Amino acid sequence: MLVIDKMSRKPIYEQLVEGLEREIVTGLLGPKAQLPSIRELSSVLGVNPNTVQKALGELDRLGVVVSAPGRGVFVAEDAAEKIRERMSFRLAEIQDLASALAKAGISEESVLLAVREAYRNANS
Amino acid sequence: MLVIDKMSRKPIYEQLVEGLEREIVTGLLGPKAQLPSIRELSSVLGVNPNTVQKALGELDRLGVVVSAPGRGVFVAEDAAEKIRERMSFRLAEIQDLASALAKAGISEESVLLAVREAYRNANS
DNA sequence: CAACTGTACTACGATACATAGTACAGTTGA
DNA sequence: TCAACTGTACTATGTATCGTAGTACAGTTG
Repeated sequence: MLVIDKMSRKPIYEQLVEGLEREIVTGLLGPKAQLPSIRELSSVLGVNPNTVQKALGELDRLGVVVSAPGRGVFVAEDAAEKIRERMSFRLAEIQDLASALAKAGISEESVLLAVREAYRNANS
Repeated sequence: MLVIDKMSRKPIYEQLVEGLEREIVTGLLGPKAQLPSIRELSSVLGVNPNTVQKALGELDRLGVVVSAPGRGVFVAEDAAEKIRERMSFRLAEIQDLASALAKAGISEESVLLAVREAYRNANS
């Protein structure tokens, strides 16, 4: 489940965004599903409501989620596609990292191996 | 050459550390080579001397560089090895990213392709 | 109408980052 | 010897981000 690491360098609201995206993309939260309320997410995760609000606001801005004031927050029908589209830019991050490793003399094989292992473990 | 992007999310001193490491690992700065002085690096790169000092202090702490007060800063003899050792942990970063892409439904092939391309372009 | 929903504020504290300026001690070469 | 360089160590200031706390308000629902 969604776990928040308050000690991480990554801001909590970013962890929330990525965590919720992961739950959506894995089908744990289907299209049109209602998310727990901001106040509930806040208390369950031990995070300030404002921080949750910021994360949900971001997801709303991205079209991953639809806010209905007074009713709740719901997963957008095309949420998974929206997320997938945006994921592509992470390929560039991987490429940058791989480039750095290449210039540092790390073998291409070890990097390819790492990627394959990540995909092997992705179904667990 | 070493370029600093002041608009980047990555702190300037980190960019300096990585940039200098890259110059060392590519042989542009050989073992025992003297680095430009802090004040010169500062003026050339348009960065505050304290920021350069912080980056060089980090490299010194890592054993990549040796400071000689009054004389200058020099590339450690085993700098390249030190850097390579430390690079391994970046494999974990790649693995994390790949894992996220895997769960988002991005094909393994596209990730492997990105890595291969990075290595193909590494010699340019 | 009570109890929920999202939303929008202000305020405060902590931290990281960068810059500015000053000072001091060691080294070097003229 | 001394001027000009070197790294180092401070203090101070400003800015931005992040997280938390608290309050308020309007829409929705049973």
